[in-house]
Amino acid sequence: MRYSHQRERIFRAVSERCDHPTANMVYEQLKVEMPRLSLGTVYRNLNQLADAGRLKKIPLADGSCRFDKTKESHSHIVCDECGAVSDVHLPSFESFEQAIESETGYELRTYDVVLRGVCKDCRACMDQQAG
Amino acid sequence: MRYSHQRERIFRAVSERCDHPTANMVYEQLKVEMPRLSLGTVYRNLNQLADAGRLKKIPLADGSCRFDKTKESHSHIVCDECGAVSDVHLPSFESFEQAIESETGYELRTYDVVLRGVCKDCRACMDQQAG
DNA sequence: ATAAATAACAGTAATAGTTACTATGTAGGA
DNA sequence: TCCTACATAGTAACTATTACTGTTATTTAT
Ligand SMILES: [Mn+2]
Ligand SMILES: [Mn+2]
Ligand SMILES: [Zn+2]
Ligand SMILES: [Zn+2]
Repeated sequence: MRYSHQRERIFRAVSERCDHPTANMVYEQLKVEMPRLSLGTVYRNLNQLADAGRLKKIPLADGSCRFDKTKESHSHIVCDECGAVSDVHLPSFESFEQAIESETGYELRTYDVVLRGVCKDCRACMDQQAG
Repeated sequence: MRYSHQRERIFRAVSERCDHPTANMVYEQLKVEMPRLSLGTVYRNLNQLADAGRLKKIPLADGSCRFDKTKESHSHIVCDECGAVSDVHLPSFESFEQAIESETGYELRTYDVVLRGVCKDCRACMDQQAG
């Protein structure tokens, strides 16, 4: 994979933020400083970076994709109200793997565990409105 | 919700199969006997049935949705090769919930755990091809 | 039983997220 | 410096799904 200025900026953008941005969020951020950048380029490069193992792609159930600077296997929790995506540590999820493989006959490759709920901020908002 | 012939047939179609069909799979099955049925009607009714709690909606990471006759919370495993969706029992996943809520500050609503791997049949195929 | 109200329908257009295409530009090696 | 492959911007196409529009069917009221 040959060097490109755009790709490195896209990589840095994801690496420097903790909110698991979408392609469009990266595009909106970068186009301020790079007015000629196109959304297609962002998508293409994010996927290339994920294929190359420099980023992790997290496809969510709503059809959108998030990109993650953390490459190691870990789980996520999504706020149903504001859409925020946060990391969550699932203790000893790995211990299930053996049992699952023998129960299902599947050879397990990956697991993308996405929990859903309401974040602290949104709970506060909702309580205020209700109260 | 008022009775409709179409809705009951759509409900029965999902109830009678174990492969977690998509809206389109239900449509393909039913249109043979109901030539005037439309895909939009299938989508609308599957979502209504899910909202009413008569079916469970399982949005997958690839953007497609599966519908499940089993309404209780349970997890799924998807074959990366053939796309098959099977049930899988995750022992004591519930025991994590408390820990997750205090770690993240989220109020947990649901978890749609989708594992991915290769099913027994597809493994056999792949082994054969490899020789 | 008939008629009025309205929920559901079929058909089609629109949408969102993403990928593919095409012509132009640029990185990096000979 | 010049070549070639890869990257780009801009745009069209795509897939799964939802929304719109005029028609039909189910329910309720007479
Ligand atoms: Mn993460
Ligand atoms: Mn199931
Ligand atoms: Zn929130
Ligand atoms: Zn398979």
